[in-house]
Amino acid sequence: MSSTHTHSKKSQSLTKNQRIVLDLLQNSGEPLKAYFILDSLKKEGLNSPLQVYRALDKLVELGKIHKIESINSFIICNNSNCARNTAFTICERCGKVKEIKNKYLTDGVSDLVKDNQLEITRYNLEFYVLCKSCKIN
Amino acid sequence: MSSTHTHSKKSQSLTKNQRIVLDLLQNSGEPLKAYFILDSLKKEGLNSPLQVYRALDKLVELGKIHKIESINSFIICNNSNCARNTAFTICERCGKVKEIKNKYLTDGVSDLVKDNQLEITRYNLEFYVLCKSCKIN
DNA sequence: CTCTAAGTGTTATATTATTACATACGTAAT
DNA sequence: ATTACGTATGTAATAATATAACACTTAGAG
Repeated sequence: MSSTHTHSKKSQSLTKNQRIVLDLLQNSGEPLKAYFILDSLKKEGLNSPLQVYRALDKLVELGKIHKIESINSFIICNNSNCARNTAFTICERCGKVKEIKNKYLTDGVSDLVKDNQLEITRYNLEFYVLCKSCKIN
Repeated sequence: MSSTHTHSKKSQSLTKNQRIVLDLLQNSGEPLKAYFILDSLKKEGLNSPLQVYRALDKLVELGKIHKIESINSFIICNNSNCARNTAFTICERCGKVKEIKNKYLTDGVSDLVKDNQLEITRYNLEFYVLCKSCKIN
């Protein structure tokens, strides 16, 4: 790259495929599916599912995005201190997903886990809700 | 059917396909995948994925089994008072899954949710761990 | 410069899940 | 008993999601 910056190569070391996938998720803010990402980035040069899945895997590993298992989708991580843990609300009616940033809740879960002597490496919490607009209609 | 039993038609009203799928999950105790279930029940007359998925959907709806999203698998519900909520540990190394029955933990999560004024209909908690035998080896 | 780990591009294929449609079953009301 | 209706069934086809295998390239450490 063009940087002669002295530190933190790691943070800049995304490859082109990783970069464009991350950018798309960043700009979208919503959960996106792998094949939607593929279609969206055809023009940027992505041709095969594997290219997408490889980028997604890496971004998950780096903690920059999360996979939402129950909808096979990926979403940008907005939570700087999530430590690989994930917590989402998912609307049962419209499917809308939001990352939970409520520190009391996530810390509470971490405490509960400790209290109950479960040694976990990370957790994924999926809370099913009726979102505001679905509740109204 | 042949039963002239006087009560609780509902609890006996599983169809043949639903019954054999439930029995298999019951006897196994482990999470099973849909196509594994299909293969296992070929001899009982199941021929197509749809037959399995339809039975699974119904059993999930009835709360008799749970789907573990992150491994696309289904497991018998051992927790009489789970109220559609699910909580599992998943070993990151070997994939082994156990349903969490720790009432303090699950009640704690329910309380946390209330405290934080989230109105949820149900939750799915996936705790990634290193299971005992994986920790040793 | 050279070695190595990581990433790439591509084709093929595996795995998971649903659509569509015609038929049968169960049960409650007529 | 007959009809009507909701639910389940059987089957074929296909969609959606994800990975295997392999040859090649690139970036960075020593």
